[in-house]
Amino acid sequence: MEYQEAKQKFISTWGSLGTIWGINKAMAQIQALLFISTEPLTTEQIMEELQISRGNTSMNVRQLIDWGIVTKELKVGERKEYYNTEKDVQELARIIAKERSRREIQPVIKTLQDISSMNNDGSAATAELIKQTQALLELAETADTVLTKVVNHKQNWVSNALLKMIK
Amino acid sequence: MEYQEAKQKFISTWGSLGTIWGINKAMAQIQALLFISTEPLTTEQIMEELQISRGNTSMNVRQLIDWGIVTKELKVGERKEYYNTEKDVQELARIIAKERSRREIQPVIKTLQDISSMNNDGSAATAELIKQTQALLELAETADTVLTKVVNHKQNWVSNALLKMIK
DNA sequence: CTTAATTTTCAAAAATTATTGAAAGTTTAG
DNA sequence: CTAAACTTTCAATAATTTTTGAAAATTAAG
Repeated sequence: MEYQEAKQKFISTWGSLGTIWGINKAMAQIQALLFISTEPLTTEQIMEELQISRGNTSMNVRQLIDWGIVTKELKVGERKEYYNTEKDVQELARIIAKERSRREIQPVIKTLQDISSMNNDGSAATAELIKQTQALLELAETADTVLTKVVNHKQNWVSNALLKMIK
Repeated sequence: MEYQEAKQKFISTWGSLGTIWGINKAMAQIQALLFISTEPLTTEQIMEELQISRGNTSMNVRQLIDWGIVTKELKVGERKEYYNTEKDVQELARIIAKERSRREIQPVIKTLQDISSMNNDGSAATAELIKQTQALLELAETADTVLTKVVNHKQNWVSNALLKMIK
């Protein structure tokens, strides 16, 4: 496989992977492009490479900046902005995990807590609802811990050793 | 909060959570409904409770069955099918993790492996692409292990030890 | 200040995804 | 077998999400 094909494949793979971490295709593709670029890119370059509009580029770059994944860089003597992404995959995973937790899991946990403290009218249906809500709440809390903490501790040798054991 | 409100909240929370585990809203809501129901439900009951069409119900129940999350039950002397879902949240998590790995992560890992074995033409751009692809591949493999193995082994002391360490 | 370069916004259009409902298909009872 | 009870299919429609592109806003240079 030659460079151009590999590059396209990388970008489109990452793009479809975007759904896994809950961001849209263009956003994921922009990030992918920056991730394998040897230097920061301008809006024009991103538009050209991905064949997307200016507005689309602007909005998605903005969101990536909001996520903390992309940063602006300025070159002396130039007006336009250059965009760069976090290149360390561990750090990237950490940011994504933290953001997903904050944006999606935390609100769910909050709602499940509200539900589990509902008025218990003594009916079987209510008992089941409370029971299942609490079970799910516990799972959500564990999942959240795994997501936000495990990713944070990649360099820990104990975690690594334990992971290798079960791999 | 009274039963009806709590139930609605549970179903809609789970419905929006559906995007996290990559299934559509109706599918997630049907599963949620079954999950808190004290007994298996028929197509009619699901349609009525969720206010969705027969076709929609049929298609999404089918998908849930394909995922291995919902099972058919037959009552003696009755023609219609009753649907039941896995009630154990741990088991549910296990099934979902396994399916997502199979459907989404495995194909990505395969593609990343293909890319990382691309022809190295010695350019800086190619070097960067290979380097980043390999880093991502390693992360994807670790994430997949955590997802499929750790979730599988809740009673496993290694997983428990890992969790306690970081919690 | 004025002007040109650049980015942002947002209504409209396009693309994608989900839902409906009626017809076709299947299954079981009699 | 036939008929009734039920489930599945799928083309049409609706809802949602994404993308566009041109106008407005912003920024910096002269």
